[in-house]
Amino acid sequence: MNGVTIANKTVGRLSLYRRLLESAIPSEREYVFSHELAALACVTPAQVRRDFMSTGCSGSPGRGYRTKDLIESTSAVLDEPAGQNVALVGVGNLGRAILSYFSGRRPNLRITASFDIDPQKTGRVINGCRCHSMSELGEVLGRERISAAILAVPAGKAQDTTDALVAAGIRGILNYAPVPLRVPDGVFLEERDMTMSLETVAFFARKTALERK
Amino acid sequence: MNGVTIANKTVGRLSLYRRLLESAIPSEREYVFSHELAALACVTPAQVRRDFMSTGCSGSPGRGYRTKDLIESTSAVLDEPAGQNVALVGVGNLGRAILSYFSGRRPNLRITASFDIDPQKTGRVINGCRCHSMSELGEVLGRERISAAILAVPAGKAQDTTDALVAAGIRGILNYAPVPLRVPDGVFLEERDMTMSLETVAFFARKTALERK
DNA sequence: AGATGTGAAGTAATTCACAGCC
DNA sequence: GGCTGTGAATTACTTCACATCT
Repeated sequence: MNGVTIANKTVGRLSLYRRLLESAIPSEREYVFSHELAALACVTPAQVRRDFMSTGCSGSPGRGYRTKDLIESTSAVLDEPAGQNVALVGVGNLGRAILSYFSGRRPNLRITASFDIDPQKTGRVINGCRCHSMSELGEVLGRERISAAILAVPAGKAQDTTDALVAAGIRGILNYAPVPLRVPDGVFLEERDMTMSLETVAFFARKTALERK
Repeated sequence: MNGVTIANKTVGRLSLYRRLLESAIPSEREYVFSHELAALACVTPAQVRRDFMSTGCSGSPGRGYRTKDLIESTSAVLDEPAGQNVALVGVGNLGRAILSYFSGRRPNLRITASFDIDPQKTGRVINGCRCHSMSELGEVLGRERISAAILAVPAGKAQDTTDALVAAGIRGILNYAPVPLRVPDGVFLEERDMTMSLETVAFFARKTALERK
């Protein structure tokens, strides 16, 4: 690694700060305080300052951070200058919702290819994204220089699909399938099992309700 | 609080272990080892043992854990004996995908009510779930004893909707809207912003690719 | 006065490592 | 010998608190 390593969670928050700077801060505002961003992002001001420390961006006491600097240095961290393409695997209900969710958000980070095993879907354009058959995986990922993928296939297909993705050179997977994935070292994995999330929320919803008897 | 408090992440994994025990372990297997569950869940054996410690379930050295005990003590932690109802707010593309994702999974934890502002949707049954107007929130949540909700509304509506949910007695929220939510103490919140997740994966997919130059 | 930048402290989550049991 | 249960160590993440700057 060459630069400073950035913590996992910091990267997600930087993405959030940037969106907030672009949408919730008037563009004529030249400076922002850490406590303003903190309020918008629902975190502490110290958290905001630490996060921006790791981007190398610094503010000035009494005046705050220059809005433009924040956006630029955050983008320098988050964005691949040439743009970065992402693949979606599994064009079912959830997959299509994900496609429509991301369509037309960041031009720099776009889902440019999708894959499915259903011959009814392959070859067609679904939600603005061409759907390929799984056999084209290697070819398309290579051609479009895709190194990150979103997985939204049924549980039973998840591990095989993952193995194929890794073999095709994928280095980061966002997993919405309801099974944990086994990936080799060097492949980044973010698990987003909705069942785990919902059961956790349901559990604490009951618990916190009990605590304040 | 009365019993042992259980860590946030442990709750999610218990949900996973239970599913694995029910689906990936043959029901005739009387005992399971922590390393077997660990392999299935892609965690360490020590993690599995610690997690079950907090359920009060213990195994025997050399033999492992009794499968039935694990399922029972995990369910005792996760399940409300009378069953627990959950609400979905926002029946757009993502909301409908979530409905179909959960329909017919756990009878004990079900989405029994949905809400939307679109009059085209309210009053109808969508994906097996009745859609109500937002004005019915308090009444329906009270009647169905709902204390947990999934939020899948657009960013601009998220905070107002949250405030209404909290006012109606909700104690746990699973948030898929792409903005952080402000909730009072005593309300459990799980943020699942897809943009943050995707940008994090995209970032590390690039980084780990670079590291092994 | 009211910010920032950051060492130090604190908290949460995970893994180590090993005594004790089967 | 191989596994469990768990104190201790480690790692990851967050917050405190305060010297410093404008």
